[in-house]
Order: sequence, then C-alpha cells, then structure tokens
Amino acid sequence: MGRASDARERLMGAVAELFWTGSYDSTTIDQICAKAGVKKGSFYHFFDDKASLAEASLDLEWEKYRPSLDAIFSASVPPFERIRKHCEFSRQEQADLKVRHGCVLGCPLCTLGTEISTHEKVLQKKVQEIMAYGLRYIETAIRDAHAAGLIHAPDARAKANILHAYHLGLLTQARIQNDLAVLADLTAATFELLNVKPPKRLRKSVPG
Amino acid sequence: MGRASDARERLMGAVAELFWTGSYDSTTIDQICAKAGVKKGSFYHFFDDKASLAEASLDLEWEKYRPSLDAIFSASVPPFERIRKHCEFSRQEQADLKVRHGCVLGCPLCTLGTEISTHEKVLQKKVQEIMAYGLRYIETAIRDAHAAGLIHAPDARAKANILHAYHLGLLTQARIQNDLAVLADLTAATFELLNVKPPKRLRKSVPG
DNA sequence: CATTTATTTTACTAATCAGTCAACTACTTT
DNA sequence: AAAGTAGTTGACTGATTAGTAAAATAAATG
Repeated sequence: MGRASDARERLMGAVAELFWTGSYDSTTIDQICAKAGVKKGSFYHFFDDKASLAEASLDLEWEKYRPSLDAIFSASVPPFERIRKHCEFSRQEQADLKVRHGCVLGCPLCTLGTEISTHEKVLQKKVQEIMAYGLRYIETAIRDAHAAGLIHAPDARAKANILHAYHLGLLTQARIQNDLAVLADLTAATFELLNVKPPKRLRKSVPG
Repeated sequence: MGRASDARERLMGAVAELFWTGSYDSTTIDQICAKAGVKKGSFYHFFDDKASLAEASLDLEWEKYRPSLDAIFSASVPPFERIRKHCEFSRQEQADLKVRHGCVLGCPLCTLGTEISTHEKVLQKKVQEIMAYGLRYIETAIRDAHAAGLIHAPDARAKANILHAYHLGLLTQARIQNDLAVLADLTAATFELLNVKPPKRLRKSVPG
C-alpha cells in the first residue's frame, strides 16, 4: 500500500476555500500548496493541474454539503417548512462565513461557475451537474406542496426554477454588496414568490 | 495638445469584451494590448494597471448602455410595458451575444462583480454603484405601477429588489448553463412575481 | 521652422508562474 | 530484512507575467 497521506484531501479543502474567498483564476498552484501545507511535487503527484483538483474538490464539497440538504428537505418535514428552513440555513451560513472570513461569500458554485463557464468546460459541466442536484430539492418540495393543496403549482419544475434563480441572485448580490442585509428578505420574499405567507404563521391552506 | 489617439478608448473596449467573454483574472495585460492593437508601453501611458483600466471601462460601458435603459424605462411608456420590454431586451441581447461569441455571457457587471468582490475593492465599489443605477429603473416602474393601481406594492424598493435578484440569477444561470432556453421564462415569470398577467394580453387592472 | 506636448515603440528587468525530475522517505508485503 | 509501493522533497526549467525606461515620432503652437 505504501505511505499513507491526507495531502490529497488537504489540497481539495484548501482549493475550495481559496476559490470561494478569492477567485479561480487568481488562485495559483503555489498558493494552494502553501495553504494545504503540501509541496508542489506532491500536488502533481495527486493531480494533473488546477482544473483537475477543482473538479475533485467540487465532488467532495458536494458530498459534504449533501447531508445538510437531505436533512433540511426531509420528506418527514412539511414542504413549506423545508423551504423556510432552507432559506434560513442559507442566511445563517452566510452570516457564519462573514464572521470567519470578513466577507459575504455567496454561493461557491455560482461564483466558480460564473467565472470559468466560458473557458473551463469540464468544470462548467461539473458545476451544472451539482447545481441540478440542488434544484431538485426545491422542485420536490414544491411538488409536495402542490400535492398537499398548499399551493397551485402544476409545473413544479418551473416554480422551483424561479425560486432557485431568485435565491442565487440574492446570494450573488450579497457577495457583491458584501452585505448580509441583502439576505434579510430571503425567506419572506421566497414565500411572496409562492403567493403564500411563510409557515408557522400559516395554518390555513390556499384554496385549490 | 500633442498627438491625437483613440488607444485609450480601444483599450477600454477590448477589456470590456475580454472580461465578459472570459474572466477578469485570466485576462492579462498582454492580451488586452493585443486585442486593442496597442503596445504595452502605451497601455501604461494611459493607465496605472488592469484595475484602473477596468474602472474606466465600467464607466464608459455604463454610459453607452444607459440610453437603452432610458428608452426602455421611459416614463412615457406604461410601467408594465417598461418591465416587459426590459425582459425582452435582455433576452434578445443574450441571443445576439450567443450568435457573436458562441456563448451565453450573462450580465457583465454580475460576472465581474462576483469574481473580484473579495479582492478588488475599488472595482467592487464601482460595480455596486452601477448596479444601483440599474435597480432604480425597476423601482421607478414598480412605483408608477403601484400609483396607477395596477399592482399592490407599497414598498417599491423591496419589490424591485426581488425582480432584480431574479433577473440577475437567471442571467447567471444562463451563462453557467450556456443555454438561452433558461431565459425563455424571464418575462412570464417576472409578471408572475408581480402577481399579474403580462401586458398586451392584460387590459384589466388588478382590483385594489 | 523650432519648440512643446502627447503618444508610440522597442527592448528590457525582475518576479512569478506551471510543470518536471530524480533522489529520498516511510510504510506494507513477502 | 529485502523488495515493492506510495508519498515527499527541493531544486530546476522555460514560459509568461507586470511593469519600466528611454528613444523615436507625430501633431499642435508660437
């Protein structure tokens, strides 16, 4: 088996943070190595280049993030409650990041995807793939809400697309403004988009 | 007065296109010079560095873009019609870009702002400034629509923020997906967000 | 026509970059 | 303990990079 090492994992972690707190193209391999505490020779032992590392890192970060979404969007939770929790989780996450990094960082997929889409096709595809996963959680929640008669949304995919685009747009704005206040309206506006009042206050279903 | 030159303008034009079709950090000064047909010495005659050029370019591009928005959001046009035109202008613009560049490019401000916000504070501020201008057009249209009794939106700013975030989110997705189809729903969804049917088909105002 | 001013050009430096390589180390297997 | 395997290291190369500086050129002015 040879020598054991977690350098591969350290590199993936370092790059995820550097891309998020900075940008893909401004992050050099030397920087990544320094942050991970790995020498450049080792970098090239594990990865072909920056794009390969980024690809592996996206997979890993998604696997680490997935359980959170699975919990938030659990089928055992009422559909609107899922959406509310998702909004508040997202806001809280950004607040934590601001404390830790001094900046509102927004959505890492969106940030990376926007930057590299025109010139890193392999990464673009990976970003698309993971984003599609994220959309499905919302879609399912909408579909369940429709089935429960809580909302009229015969085309759950379309409705989910709207919520998702709004959510990403707001996170993007929060990053650009570097201001958490941008996210203050996230929950309320999301339910405004659904034409319902947020749950907890709402016990009466929309007439079908 | 010395020797006349449009090298300054050529540089600003080149950089605007390079940032939009690629990214800020991956664009080198040599590339910019090559595209503008300007030697590097001349570059540094006119600008201190890439960020200074970017800043000047943002101002210029905004001045070139402004008349389009002024026309679309003319007070002589009914408020919903302004919003509809804006959506369709945006979609058409992306379609033209796709023909010209082979890629859906999304919103240049958003793309640049997302990338540089954490590490180019001067540019970030400039992006914020111009984005705020864009938001005001929507805000005014919403306010006019409310005043005309077409919609119930006592907080025009908040409503405009929602439309704006959705619009940016969709453009971002269109860039990441490299797919114009993402924008197909822009107009309809925008009016769905306003809880009204799009104009032209709508002649009856919402009951107040 | 001489001077001033604005722009252009070329050649240059020094730093940084991605990527290579061969020697070296530590662990596992036989 | 010998051999094989996996990971580490540091020194290296060549290309590309941002930025400089001084001479050359072209237009405007007196």
